[in-house]
Amino acid sequence: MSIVRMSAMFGRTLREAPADADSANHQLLLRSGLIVQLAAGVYSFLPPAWRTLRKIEQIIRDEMENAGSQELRMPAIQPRELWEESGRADSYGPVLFNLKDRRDRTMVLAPTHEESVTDLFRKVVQSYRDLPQSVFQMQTKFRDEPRPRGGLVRVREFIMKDAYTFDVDDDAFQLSYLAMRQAYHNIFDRCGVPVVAVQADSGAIGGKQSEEFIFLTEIGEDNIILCQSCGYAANQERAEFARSDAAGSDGELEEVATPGVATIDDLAAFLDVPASATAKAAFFLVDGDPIFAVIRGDLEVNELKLLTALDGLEIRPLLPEEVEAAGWVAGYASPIGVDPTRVVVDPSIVDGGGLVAGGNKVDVHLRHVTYGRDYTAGVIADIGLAEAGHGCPQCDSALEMQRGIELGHIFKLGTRYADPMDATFLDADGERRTPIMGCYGIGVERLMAAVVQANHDEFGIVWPHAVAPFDVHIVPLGAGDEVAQAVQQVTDALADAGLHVLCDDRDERAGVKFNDADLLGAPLRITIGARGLKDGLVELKPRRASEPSPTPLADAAEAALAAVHASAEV
RNA sequence: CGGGGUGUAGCUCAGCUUGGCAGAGCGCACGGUUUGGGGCCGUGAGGCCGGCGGUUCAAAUCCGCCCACCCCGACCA
Repeated sequence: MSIVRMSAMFGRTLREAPADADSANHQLLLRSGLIVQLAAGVYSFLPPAWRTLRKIEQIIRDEMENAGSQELRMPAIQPRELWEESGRADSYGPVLFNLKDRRDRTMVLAPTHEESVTDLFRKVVQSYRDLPQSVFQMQTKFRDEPRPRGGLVRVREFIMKDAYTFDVDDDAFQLSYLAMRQAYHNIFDRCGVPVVAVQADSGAIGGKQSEEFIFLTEIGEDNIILCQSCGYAANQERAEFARSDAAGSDGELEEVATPGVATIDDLAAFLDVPASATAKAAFFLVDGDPIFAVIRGDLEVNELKLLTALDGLEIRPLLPEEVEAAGWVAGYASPIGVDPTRVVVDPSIVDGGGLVAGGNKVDVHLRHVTYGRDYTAGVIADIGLAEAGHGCPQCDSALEMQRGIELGHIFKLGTRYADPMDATFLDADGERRTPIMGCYGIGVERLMAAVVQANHDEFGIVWPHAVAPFDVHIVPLGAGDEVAQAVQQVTDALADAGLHVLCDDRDERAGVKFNDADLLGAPLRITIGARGLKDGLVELKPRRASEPSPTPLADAAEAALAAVHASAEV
């Protein structure tokens, strides 16, 4: 297929990792000379990295097409009006890169393509006969992230594979969704990255249900809640959990002096009751309104769940002066007497019986505060933050928590975009109907980072063959015609057999070459040196093997092919 | 945007406390030696010490402002 001579390769390896790099994959990608940073969250991809990205793209393309999706291309530059039409100009606002064209029209660099694909649909599809449809693209996305981080994990310009399905109804949608779901498992398998599918919050994309494909790793930025017994898995953002038994006690409302006791821990210790016998108040600003959230003292509030429960767009904790302005006393706040439309309670409160809560006066709490009798809430909803040790919502076993990177996300959009953008079709009865949409994303560079993170050792990258930039790395040692001839013979044979060969023809010492070979991580290394050739031998060493195996020069190419194909099985 | 940190040679970092000629290792170029896991010797190139302003006889060093990048939080593929 092709031969790259290392003396001519664009890019260089580094002995030391740049200080900015934290994670193993980031360090290795930099050290191996695969990527170079231009600005925060903006990277160049040098030839070997680009080869790997193209291989990953090809795997994705392959699986998408197997799942019946058709590749197309949509613009990266879009009129802002499109985003106003869907109602996302504001919710996505800060992340949008804005620019003006020469006619002073505001354009955006697309961070994702739900709007454009919905626009395409309404211009192209009219009849149920055209459905279902499934399309995908691999397109550069631009997001002005609040904080790029972790090398390629979170960047501002990146390639995303995004797919979209359109179905006549929910039942049909389920088939499309499951096909994509399976394709996703296949993609990550083929790239050599273990993933777990977890329930997720759909965030700014919108829609009803979604699943994330998570690579579990300590460098991940998401918290994943897992049950080892039944397999329940969810992002902490939306993970459910079983509340432990209530510890409240019933009785008349009763004031109790609690001087200087302003935290749940202090309160429980002071009164000698478990934290689960108390009620915790937490204050938030949701879309401009102060909200009084109540949850049992041993639990924390999940802000995202609270936001979802209120159907809100934006949430943050209330500032101390805002708490005061709302008439609430931090540390001693009581839900009693608060406008119920401002109050949200967790089920742990409703079922909790009489709990110790604030008295709305400094240094005073109330015993036996009982939901329904003493106060009510406009919203009762699960707003609890699931944590390790909590009960599994399915089987009540103890939950675990691990970090993970989100590599893919698949959503049921329902009619979130088709409705506001008026995308419809005519059904068999001539009725105008709205398609059920799904969307399915994968971050391509992020996937490459995960491949490296999941496949490396102390010496360098250990590429899975399917995405390796080179199939074989040839290391000639020593000058002389004999070596040169043998190298040429093996290199040509492998290239002719369709492999991508990297040949380290540099005038470097053996140690340098071996170290770079380990760093660059091709699946197979072939060492051709004067010493071995005296006995007619070369050495084959799969990157994963600890020791090389001597092989007669005459058999080298064939053995190498076999080894490469064997490594493809891994 | 809030909190923390770092900016000195291509990379890793000293020097800053206590102001006084810009440094080391690696890398790079050249020569020699060596030649199977980043070897050794020598010579050399390479710097607006992130930027602007201030203090001072004198600023990498002290002061102020700004910028960039990294880490922690709010956000996502």
